[in-house]
Amino acid sequence: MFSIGEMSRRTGVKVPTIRFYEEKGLLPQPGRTAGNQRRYDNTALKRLNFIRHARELGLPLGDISELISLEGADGGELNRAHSIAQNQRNRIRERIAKLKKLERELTRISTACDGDHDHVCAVLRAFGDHGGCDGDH
Amino acid sequence: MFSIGEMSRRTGVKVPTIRFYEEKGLLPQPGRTAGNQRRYDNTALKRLNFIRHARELGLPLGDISELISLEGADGGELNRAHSIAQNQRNRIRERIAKLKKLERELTRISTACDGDHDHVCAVLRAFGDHGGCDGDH
DNA sequence: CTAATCTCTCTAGTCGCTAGAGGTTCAAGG
DNA sequence: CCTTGAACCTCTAGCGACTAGAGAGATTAG
Repeated sequence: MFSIGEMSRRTGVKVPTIRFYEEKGLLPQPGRTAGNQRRYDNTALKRLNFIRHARELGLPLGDISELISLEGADGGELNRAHSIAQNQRNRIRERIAKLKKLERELTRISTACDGDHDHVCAVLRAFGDHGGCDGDH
Repeated sequence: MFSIGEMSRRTGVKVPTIRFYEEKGLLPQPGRTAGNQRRYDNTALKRLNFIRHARELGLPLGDISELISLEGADGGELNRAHSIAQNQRNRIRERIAKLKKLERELTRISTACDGDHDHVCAVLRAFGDHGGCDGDH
Protein backbone atom coordinates (compact mmCIF):
# COMPACT_ATOMS: atom_id res chain seq x y z
CA MET A 1 0.00 0.00 0.00
CA PHE A 2 1.38 3.41 -1.02
CA SER A 3 0.77 6.87 0.27
CA ILE A 4 -0.01 9.59 -2.23
CA GLY A 5 3.57 10.83 -1.96
CA GLU A 6 4.88 7.37 -2.79
CA MET A 7 2.58 7.24 -5.81
CA SER A 8 3.92 10.59 -6.87
CA ARG A 9 7.53 9.41 -6.56
CA ARG A 10 6.84 6.24 -8.48
CA THR A 11 5.02 7.86 -11.37
CA GLY A 12 6.38 11.37 -11.51
CA VAL A 13 2.86 12.78 -11.24
CA LYS A 14 2.64 15.54 -8.67
CA VAL A 15 0.62 15.02 -5.52
CA PRO A 16 -2.03 17.68 -6.18
CA THR A 17 -2.39 16.35 -9.70
CA ILE A 18 -3.17 12.88 -8.37
CA ARG A 19 -5.93 14.31 -6.20
CA PHE A 20 -7.14 16.27 -9.21
CA TYR A 21 -7.37 13.09 -11.29
CA GLU A 22 -9.34 11.43 -8.54
CA GLU A 23 -11.75 14.35 -8.43
CA LYS A 24 -12.22 14.08 -12.20
CA GLY A 25 -13.00 10.38 -11.89
CA LEU A 26 -9.88 9.18 -13.70
CA LEU A 27 -8.60 7.46 -10.60
CA PRO A 28 -11.00 5.51 -8.38
CA GLN A 29 -11.35 6.70 -4.81
CA PRO A 30 -8.67 4.85 -2.88
CA GLY A 31 -8.95 3.37 0.58
CA ARG A 32 -8.14 5.54 3.54
CA THR A 33 -6.28 5.10 6.81
CA ALA A 34 -8.04 5.65 10.13
CA GLY A 35 -6.68 9.19 9.91
CA ASN A 36 -8.21 9.77 6.44
CA GLN A 37 -5.06 9.52 4.35
CA ARG A 38 -5.19 7.86 0.94
CA ARG A 39 -3.64 4.44 0.48
CA TYR A 40 -3.16 3.00 -3.01
CA ASP A 41 -2.58 -0.50 -4.33
CA ASN A 42 -0.79 -1.76 -7.41
CA THR A 43 -3.86 -1.47 -9.60
CA ALA A 44 -4.08 2.22 -8.85
CA LEU A 45 -0.38 2.60 -9.56
CA LYS A 46 -0.80 1.00 -12.97
CA ARG A 47 -3.72 3.19 -13.79
CA LEU A 48 -1.83 6.32 -12.83
CA ASN A 49 1.02 5.26 -15.08
CA PHE A 50 -1.48 4.73 -17.86
CA ILE A 51 -2.89 8.20 -17.37
CA ARG A 52 0.54 9.75 -17.23
CA HIS A 53 1.65 8.07 -20.40
CA ALA A 54 -1.48 9.01 -22.25
CA ARG A 55 -1.13 12.61 -21.06
CA GLU A 56 2.43 12.69 -22.30
CA LEU A 57 1.04 11.65 -25.65
CA GLY A 58 -1.15 14.72 -25.49
CA LEU A 59 -4.49 13.00 -25.03
CA PRO A 60 -7.08 15.17 -23.31
CA LEU A 61 -8.46 13.83 -20.04
CA GLY A 62 -11.79 13.10 -21.68
CA ASP A 63 -10.18 10.72 -24.15
CA ILE A 64 -8.19 9.08 -21.39
CA SER A 65 -11.27 8.48 -19.34
CA GLU A 66 -12.89 6.92 -22.38
CA LEU A 67 -9.92 4.63 -22.89
CA ILE A 68 -10.10 3.59 -19.25
CA SER A 69 -13.73 2.68 -19.64
CA LEU A 70 -12.75 0.45 -22.57
CA GLU A 71 -10.72 -1.86 -20.38
CA GLY A 72 -12.32 -5.23 -20.67
CA ALA A 73 -14.49 -4.19 -23.59
CA ASP A 74 -15.02 -6.43 -26.59
CA GLY A 75 -14.20 -6.25 -30.28
CA GLY A 76 -16.63 -3.63 -31.49
CA GLU A 77 -15.93 -1.23 -28.69
CA LEU A 78 -12.22 -1.60 -29.01
CA ASN A 79 -12.33 0.03 -32.39
CA ARG A 80 -12.97 3.14 -30.38
CA ALA A 81 -9.56 2.77 -28.77
CA HIS A 82 -8.04 2.53 -32.20
CA SER A 83 -9.75 5.60 -33.42
CA ILE A 84 -8.70 7.60 -30.38
CA ALA A 85 -5.10 6.72 -31.08
CA GLN A 86 -5.52 7.49 -34.77
CA ASN A 87 -7.20 10.80 -34.11
CA GLN A 88 -4.47 11.84 -31.77
CA ARG A 89 -1.91 10.88 -34.36
CA ASN A 90 -3.64 13.03 -36.91
CA ARG A 91 -3.90 15.92 -34.52
CA ILE A 92 -0.19 15.68 -33.88
CA ARG A 93 0.62 15.55 -37.56
CA GLU A 94 -1.38 18.67 -38.16
CA ARG A 95 0.35 20.42 -35.32
CA ILE A 96 3.73 19.46 -36.66
CA ALA A 97 2.87 20.82 -40.09
CA LYS A 98 1.60 24.06 -38.61
CA LEU A 99 4.60 24.51 -36.37
CA LYS A 100 6.96 23.97 -39.28
CA LYS A 101 5.28 26.81 -41.11
CA LEU A 102 5.64 29.02 -38.08
CA GLU A 103 9.27 28.13 -37.77
CA ARG A 104 9.91 29.20 -41.34
CA GLU A 105 8.17 32.46 -40.66
CA LEU A 106 10.05 33.14 -37.47
CA THR A 107 13.24 32.51 -39.37
CA ARG A 108 12.17 35.11 -41.87
CA ILE A 109 11.37 37.54 -39.07
CA SER A 110 14.62 36.93 -37.25
CA THR A 111 16.71 37.50 -40.31
CA ALA A 112 14.74 40.55 -41.37
CA CYS A 113 16.99 42.82 -39.36
CA ASP A 114 20.51 41.66 -38.73
CA GLY A 115 21.71 44.02 -36.10
CA ASP A 116 21.20 47.17 -38.12
CA HIS A 117 18.88 49.11 -35.88
CA ASP A 118 19.18 52.56 -37.35
CA HIS A 119 15.75 52.40 -38.91
CA VAL A 120 12.48 51.11 -37.54
CA CYS A 121 13.22 47.53 -36.64
CA ALA A 122 12.19 45.09 -39.31
CA VAL A 123 11.44 42.45 -36.72
CA LEU A 124 8.60 44.50 -35.34
CA ARG A 125 7.34 45.26 -38.82
CA ALA A 126 7.53 41.60 -39.72
CA PHE A 127 5.48 40.62 -36.69
CA GLY A 128 2.76 42.97 -37.80
CA ASP A 129 2.84 41.85 -41.37
CA HIS A 130 1.16 38.87 -42.92
CA GLY A 131 2.42 39.68 -46.36
CA GLY A 132 5.65 37.74 -45.98
CA CYS A 133 3.96 34.57 -44.84
CA ASP A 134 3.77 31.67 -47.20
CA GLY A 135 0.84 30.30 -45.35
CA ASP A 136 -2.82 30.39 -44.74
CA HIS A 137 -3.04 31.23 -41.10
CA MET B 1 -14.04 54.66 -37.31
CA PHE B 2 -14.95 51.02 -36.79
CA SER B 3 -17.27 49.32 -34.37
CA ILE B 4 -15.95 46.35 -32.47
CA GLY B 5 -17.81 44.04 -34.86
CA GLU B 6 -16.15 45.71 -37.82
CA MET B 7 -12.76 45.23 -36.17
CA SER B 8 -13.62 41.61 -35.67
CA ARG B 9 -14.60 41.16 -39.31
CA ARG B 10 -11.45 42.87 -40.54
CA THR B 11 -9.02 40.93 -38.37
CA GLY B 12 -10.73 37.64 -37.69
CA VAL B 13 -10.40 38.20 -33.95
CA LYS B 14 -13.63 37.50 -32.13
CA VAL B 15 -15.48 40.34 -30.45
CA PRO B 16 -15.12 39.12 -26.85
CA THR B 17 -11.45 38.48 -27.50
CA ILE B 18 -10.96 42.08 -28.56
CA ARG B 19 -12.50 43.26 -25.29
CA PHE B 20 -10.31 40.77 -23.48
CA TYR B 21 -7.17 42.20 -25.11
CA GLU B 22 -8.25 45.67 -24.08
CA GLU B 23 -8.74 44.52 -20.51
CA LYS B 24 -5.24 43.01 -20.54
CA GLY B 25 -3.78 46.28 -21.75
CA LEU B 26 -2.75 44.99 -25.19
CA LEU B 27 -5.14 47.32 -26.92
CA PRO B 28 -5.52 50.91 -25.73
CA GLN B 29 -8.94 51.95 -24.55
CA PRO B 30 -10.72 53.21 -27.64
CA GLY B 31 -13.00 56.19 -27.91
CA ARG B 32 -16.69 55.71 -27.25
CA THR B 33 -19.88 56.91 -28.85
CA ALA B 34 -22.41 58.88 -26.86
CA GLY B 35 -24.06 55.53 -26.23
CA ASN B 36 -20.85 54.01 -24.81
CA GLN B 37 -19.95 51.81 -27.76
CA ARG B 38 -16.29 51.41 -28.74
CA ARG B 39 -15.05 53.11 -31.89
CA TYR B 40 -11.64 52.24 -33.29
CA ASP B 41 -9.29 53.96 -35.71
CA ASN B 42 -6.71 52.61 -38.15
CA THR B 43 -3.95 52.57 -35.55
CA ALA B 44 -6.01 50.26 -33.37
CA LEU B 45 -6.73 48.08 -36.37
CA LYS B 46 -3.04 47.73 -37.12
CA ARG B 47 -2.26 46.88 -33.57
CA LEU B 48 -4.94 44.23 -33.46
CA ASN B 49 -3.50 42.70 -36.59
CA PHE B 50 -0.09 42.73 -34.97
CA ILE B 51 -1.44 40.93 -31.92
CA ARG B 52 -3.28 38.42 -34.03
CA HIS B 53 -0.27 37.62 -36.11
CA ALA B 54 1.97 37.27 -33.07
CA ARG B 55 -0.61 35.02 -31.40
CA GLU B 56 -0.73 32.84 -34.47
CA LEU B 57 3.00 32.51 -34.12
CA GLY B 58 2.34 31.19 -30.64
CA LEU B 59 3.72 34.11 -28.67
CA PRO B 60 2.20 34.44 -25.21
CA LEU B 61 0.39 37.69 -24.48
CA GLY B 62 3.17 38.78 -22.14
CA ASP B 63 5.72 38.65 -24.95
CA ILE B 64 3.36 40.46 -27.28
CA SER B 65 2.85 43.23 -24.82
CA GLU B 66 6.61 43.54 -24.49
CA LEU B 67 6.98 43.77 -28.25
CA ILE B 68 4.35 46.48 -28.35
CA SER B 69 6.24 48.49 -25.78
CA LEU B 70 9.31 48.26 -28.02
CA GLU B 71 7.68 50.27 -30.76
CA GLY B 72 9.84 53.30 -31.22
CA ALA B 73 12.63 51.93 -29.06
CA ASP B 74 16.27 52.31 -30.03
CA GLY B 75 19.12 49.94 -30.89
CA GLY B 76 19.86 48.36 -27.55
CA GLU B 77 16.27 47.70 -26.68
CA LEU B 78 15.48 46.28 -30.04
CA ASN B 79 17.78 43.39 -29.35
CA ARG B 80 15.01 42.34 -27.02
CA ALA B 81 12.67 42.03 -30.00
CA HIS B 82 15.20 39.81 -31.68
CA SER B 83 15.59 37.58 -28.72
CA ILE B 84 11.83 37.21 -28.32
CA ALA B 85 11.64 36.02 -31.91
CA GLN B 86 14.62 33.72 -31.43
CA ASN B 87 13.26 32.26 -28.21
CA GLN B 88 9.94 31.54 -29.81
CA ARG B 89 11.71 29.88 -32.70
CA ASN B 90 13.60 27.66 -30.29
CA ARG B 91 10.45 26.81 -28.37
CA ILE B 92 8.81 25.80 -31.61
CA ARG B 93 11.75 23.66 -32.66
CA GLU B 94 11.63 21.82 -29.37
CA ARG B 95 7.93 21.26 -29.72
CA ILE B 96 8.37 19.90 -33.21
CA ALA B 97 11.01 17.45 -32.00
CA LYS B 98 8.83 16.31 -29.14
CA LEU B 99 5.76 15.91 -31.31
CA LYS B 100 7.69 13.83 -33.80
CA LYS B 101 8.63 11.44 -31.05
CA LEU B 102 5.02 11.19 -29.99
CA GLU B 103 3.94 10.55 -33.53
CA ARG B 104 6.34 7.64 -33.79
CA GLU B 105 4.98 6.23 -30.59
CA LEU B 106 1.36 6.62 -31.61
CA THR B 107 2.20 4.83 -34.81
CA ARG B 108 3.60 2.00 -32.76
CA ILE B 109 0.48 1.96 -30.62
CA SER B 110 -1.87 2.05 -33.57
CA THR B 111 -0.19 -0.82 -35.31
CA ALA B 112 0.07 -2.90 -32.15
CA CYS B 113 -3.30 -4.44 -32.77
CA ASP B 114 -4.51 -4.67 -36.34
CA GLY B 115 -8.10 -5.58 -35.95
CA ASP B 116 -7.54 -8.78 -34.08
CA HIS B 117 -9.50 -8.11 -30.94
CA ASP B 118 -9.83 -11.58 -29.53
CA HIS B 119 -7.31 -10.94 -26.79
CA VAL B 120 -6.89 -7.93 -24.54
CA CYS B 121 -6.38 -5.07 -26.94
CA ALA B 122 -2.75 -4.21 -27.49
CA VAL B 123 -3.62 -0.56 -28.01
CA LEU B 124 -4.73 -0.25 -24.43
CA ARG B 125 -1.68 -2.14 -23.22
CA ALA B 126 0.56 0.07 -25.31
CA PHE B 127 -0.95 3.21 -23.82
CA GLY B 128 -0.08 1.94 -20.39
CA ASP B 129 3.40 0.89 -21.32
CA HIS B 130 6.49 2.99 -21.55
CA GLY B 131 8.65 0.04 -22.47
CA GLY B 132 8.13 0.44 -26.18
CA CYS B 133 9.00 4.10 -26.26
CA ASP B 134 12.29 5.14 -27.74
CA GLY B 135 12.24 8.32 -25.82
CA ASP B 136 12.80 10.10 -22.60
CA HIS B 137 9.42 11.55 -21.90
C1' DC C 1 -41.19 54.48 -35.53
C1' DT C 2 -40.27 49.94 -35.22
C1' DA C 3 -37.76 45.83 -35.57
C1' DA C 4 -33.58 43.59 -36.08
C1' DT C 5 -29.07 43.53 -35.09
C1' DC C 6 -25.22 45.20 -32.49
C1' DT C 7 -23.08 46.25 -28.42
C1' DC C 8 -22.65 46.92 -23.41
C1' DT C 9 -21.12 44.90 -18.68
C1' DC C 10 -20.86 41.19 -15.78
C1' DT C 11 -20.33 36.54 -14.29
C1' DA C 12 -18.99 31.98 -14.89
C1' DG C 13 -17.05 28.15 -17.44
C1' DT C 14 -13.28 25.73 -20.15
C1' DC C 15 -8.65 22.68 -19.61
C1' DG C 16 -5.12 20.88 -16.83
C1' DC C 17 -3.21 21.83 -13.55
C1' DT C 18 -0.52 24.74 -9.51
C1' DA C 19 -0.16 27.35 -5.17
C1' DG C 20 -1.34 28.52 -0.73
C1' DA C 21 -3.79 28.61 3.82
C1' DG C 22 -4.75 26.41 7.86
C1' DG C 23 -5.25 22.25 10.06
C1' DT C 24 -4.39 16.90 11.00
C1' DT C 25 -1.80 12.50 10.91
C1' DC C 26 2.03 9.65 10.55
C1' DA C 27 6.69 7.64 11.47
C1' DA C 28 10.98 7.90 13.67
C1' DG C 29 14.05 9.16 17.39
C1' DG C 30 14.75 10.05 22.25
C1' DC D 1 5.25 7.43 25.77
C1' DC D 2 6.16 11.86 23.74
C1' DT D 3 7.79 15.06 20.65
C1' DT D 4 9.10 16.73 16.32
C1' DG D 5 8.92 17.39 11.56
C1' DA D 6 7.52 15.74 7.33
C1' DA D 7 3.73 14.40 4.90
C1' DC D 8 -0.97 14.58 4.44
C1' DC D 9 -5.89 16.59 4.53
C1' DT D 10 -9.60 19.98 2.47
C1' DC D 11 -10.67 24.12 0.51
C1' DT D 12 -10.21 28.13 -2.28
C1' DA D 13 -8.14 30.78 -5.77
C1' DG D 14 -5.16 31.51 -9.68
C1' DC D 15 -2.86 30.69 -14.31
C1' DG D 16 -3.40 31.54 -19.72
C1' DA D 17 -6.27 32.63 -23.31
C1' DC D 18 -10.13 32.70 -24.16
C1' DT D 19 -15.60 31.37 -24.72
C1' DA D 20 -20.49 31.53 -23.49
C1' DG D 21 -24.50 33.49 -21.75
C1' DA D 22 -27.67 36.78 -19.32
C1' DG D 23 -30.03 40.89 -19.39
C1' DA D 24 -30.02 45.54 -20.74
C1' DG D 25 -29.13 49.45 -23.82
C1' DA D 26 -27.57 51.50 -28.66
C1' DT D 27 -27.70 51.80 -33.47
C1' DT D 28 -29.38 51.41 -38.05
C1' DA D 29 -32.30 50.11 -42.11
C1' DG D 30 -36.66 50.28 -43.86
